[in-house]
Amino acid sequence: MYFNGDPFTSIYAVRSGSIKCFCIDSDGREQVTGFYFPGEVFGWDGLADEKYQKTAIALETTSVCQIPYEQLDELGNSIPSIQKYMMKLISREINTDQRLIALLAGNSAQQKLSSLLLSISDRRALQGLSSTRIWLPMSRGEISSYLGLTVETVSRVLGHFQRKKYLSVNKKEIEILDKQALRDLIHSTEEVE
Amino acid sequence: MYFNGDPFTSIYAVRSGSIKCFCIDSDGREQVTGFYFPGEVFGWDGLADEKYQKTAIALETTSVCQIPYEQLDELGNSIPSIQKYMMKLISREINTDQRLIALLAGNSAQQKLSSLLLSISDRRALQGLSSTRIWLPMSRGEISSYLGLTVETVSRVLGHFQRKKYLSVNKKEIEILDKQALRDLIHSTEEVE
DNA sequence: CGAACTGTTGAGCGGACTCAAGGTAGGTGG
DNA sequence: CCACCTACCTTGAGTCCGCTCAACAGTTCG
Repeated sequence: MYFNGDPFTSIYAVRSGSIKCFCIDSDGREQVTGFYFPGEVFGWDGLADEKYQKTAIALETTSVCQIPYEQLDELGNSIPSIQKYMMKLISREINTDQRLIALLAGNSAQQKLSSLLLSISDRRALQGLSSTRIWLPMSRGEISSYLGLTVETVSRVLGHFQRKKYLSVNKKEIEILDKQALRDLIHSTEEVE
Repeated sequence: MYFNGDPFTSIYAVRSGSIKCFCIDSDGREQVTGFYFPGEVFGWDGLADEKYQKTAIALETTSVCQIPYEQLDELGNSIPSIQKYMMKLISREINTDQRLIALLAGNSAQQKLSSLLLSISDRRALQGLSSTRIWLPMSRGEISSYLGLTVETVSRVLGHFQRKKYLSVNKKEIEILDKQALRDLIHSTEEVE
């Protein structure tokens, strides 16, 4: 889609499929900063310095709607509500990021994974898809990078959830069996046995 | 300054002093999401849903410039470059947040603290203040929340840095003695003895 | 002075990481 | 079709970093 350093030209709305955004640390590790699903918009990272700060690639067969910023900008000049709407979109990205910050700081592996699964579940539901049967387009490695864990830990926690009958895991196909248990995990510092 | 849930009316530019933004988790813990120093702008979190998602308070005697969004918006309608500039400001906030995400995910306590100190150092330097003698307006607890650590760990790492002669620490007054050592710490996975 | 708060320091524990081995699936070429 | 390779995932054993619990020191303020 675009790469770190490319000149900023457009923002993108995911039409179908999914996108991951990531950057490469000084030590060469890939750091995933976000996953984007249909209806979600990405690419704002390029606005501040007129070049993209991250790399965005498709995780599966994906179609996006490219929205040239130039046009959007002109349109915004004539229709103020467009400008306003854009700003809200960006602000929403900030809120999403800061929720992730809160998640990364001071939550256990189980809580992190639980949050991610529920988030994906909710977002899939917004598209009218099942909120219990979900398909993870990203690899375990990408999940671990996003959540600040290792692949092994992600794998182990998924196994643990399965043993607890919270989930049924088949490769990238997940069925949420006990959504409340996952929610409880997030909202309590107590270990639920 | 403003509280979580307050209707969104304005953004703020720090004139002098410093600001912290935080939210309260479901379990009652305070999660710091950002520190803002002179020249920096905060308050965008309220834009998306027309009420602030976080609470912002001053860490010391602080003066801010309140910029009513209504006025800014009208101004933007007549002067497109204002709109553009605003969008850049928000985009910059996104980049800042995502750098924090990268920091929180997969960095050691030493790397996190090192990054924060260097960041504050750089930002203080932008105001023409010394980049080596810095004053931390926030408490250890606020630092630990921001970095996803505990107070004890923050204290210990500061002690460690002092023993290594990277820093001289006197309560909230920090002198950076070996900036390169701190930078090296961030950029290497290797333990530097 | 004593209370409350913040910060420092120590001992011990445990969760996530590291290292290592093995399993599974998809792709390629013989 | 099978052998082989590669990439991804899972599982196990052991280690270590950061957390927890706890005691104590320094400050502020009544």
